[in-house]
Amino acid sequence: MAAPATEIEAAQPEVPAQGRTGRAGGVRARVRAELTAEIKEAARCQLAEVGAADLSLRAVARELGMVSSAVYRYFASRDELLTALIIDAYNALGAEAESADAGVARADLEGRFRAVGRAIRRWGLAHPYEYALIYGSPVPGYVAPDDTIAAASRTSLVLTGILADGHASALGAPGAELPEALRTELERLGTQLGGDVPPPLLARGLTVWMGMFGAVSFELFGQLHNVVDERDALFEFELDRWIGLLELR
Amino acid sequence: MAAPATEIEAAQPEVPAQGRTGRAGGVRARVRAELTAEIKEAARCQLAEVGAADLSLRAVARELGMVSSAVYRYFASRDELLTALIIDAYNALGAEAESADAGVARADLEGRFRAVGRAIRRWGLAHPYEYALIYGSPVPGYVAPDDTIAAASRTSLVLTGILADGHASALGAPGAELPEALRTELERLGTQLGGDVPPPLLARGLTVWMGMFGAVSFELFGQLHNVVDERDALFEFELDRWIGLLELR
DNA sequence: TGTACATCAGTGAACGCGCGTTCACTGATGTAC
DNA sequence: TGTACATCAGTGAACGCGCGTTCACTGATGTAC
Repeated sequence: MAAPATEIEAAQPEVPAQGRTGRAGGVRARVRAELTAEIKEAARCQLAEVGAADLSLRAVARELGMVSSAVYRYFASRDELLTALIIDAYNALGAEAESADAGVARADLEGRFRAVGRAIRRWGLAHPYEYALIYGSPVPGYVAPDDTIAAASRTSLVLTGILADGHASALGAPGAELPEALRTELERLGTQLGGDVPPPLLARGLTVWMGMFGAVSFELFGQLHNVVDERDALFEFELDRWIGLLELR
Repeated sequence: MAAPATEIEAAQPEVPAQGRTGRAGGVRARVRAELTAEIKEAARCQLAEVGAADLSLRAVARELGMVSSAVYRYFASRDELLTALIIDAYNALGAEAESADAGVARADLEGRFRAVGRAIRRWGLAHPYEYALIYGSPVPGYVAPDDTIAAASRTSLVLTGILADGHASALGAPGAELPEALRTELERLGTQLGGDVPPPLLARGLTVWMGMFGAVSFELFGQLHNVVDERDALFEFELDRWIGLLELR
């Protein structure tokens, strides 16, 4: 992260080179944005073939018919390309969750939860390597910068939104048997998330949350291989349990 | 896996070279077993430093003061070393779960479940990289041979054992709203696991199972970073929910 | 509208590195008689 | 108990490979006047 200013700018391709080339819609800026997207797309292909740990700048360049050093015009290092992919993945999943949630009537809490859960699983099945990138074991030697946090929380905000709406409509306020320290922490977390979710409900939300990602990870990472084939049905079954646990019914 | 017979034997160091050197307790055989263990131990260290994808035979050899080619006397390839580590990890976790279960009175189903859950989490926290090896995202390009299956199922057998005992003592037989295909499959799975666990209970068991590994994975893979610090308490809270879901109380 | 200059994108060669695996070899350790 | 032979463990050099990153460079594209 001790790169010169131009490189840092190159690493944030969403806002490309405006200060330097004048108008944001300049030809160069547009071409640059397109090529940046192409590089990320090629990198995603790579990801699906060899995994994040073996993602190679040279292979990406090769696939695009460029020379490997040219990629450095767009990303200052391999890690920055990885970071961009991670942020994209979080955002893609977050967008799926948000639109699934938005597609159901606000008052239908159970329907909203179900839709969001299905959307998350569907996205994971459709993009297993991007899912592994964000919810799998961490890439050794890579440390995610803070840029990823905002993108990462989008998906969780959708769930806490449902819980907050549930709490507002007097649904789902289960008994409160939380140890003091945890209760305090969840209170802080609740307000930090912006919604009005009491600690006991938030704790249940976390339990369900981890259960859901655990289920998707188990399926994607091959843990259900030779164990369960009826995975759609199993997930639906689990959705029912989680809804019960959250008392969304 | 098309290695000659001697190499295959070298890859199963638990039963080292008996047929060739005569008595199983021969000096050579014992030294060989010890060095095999040392190699695996060094590899586990490596694992903790760079992760499974970058596990390097040369680095392992270096750490042991051997020349890299010498390792090939013990493991026919990098993948075989990885496989040995995976099997060891499954067995270590399985042994923890088994002994935790064995430490509680048979009739105390809730206590047994709690002990097993805690043991699994504790082992994961103590051996994060070995945990990632078996429950994290798959190592790209590596395909686990069937040898791993037996070791992998040890841990799950502990849970299904608890469920079977629960079913036998008439505890925990929740309502049966399973789609036909899933029900059939779980029936087969239940008998295959040897225990007497009816499909609806087994489905709940799977839900809990994935929730538990999801919780441990979330914690180990950094997903709780900046979210929850009171992780012991959170896990205890979750244990209560799972026990409730399984109706072990 | 035209020209001089700055900025940029992409090239090609090179750097040093570590990797998995093979191979012919040298001693040491076991086995058979 | 001693000797001849087979088996084994470990050595050291070499193979071909792909990697991330740097650097001086050449044209092309924009900008300022």
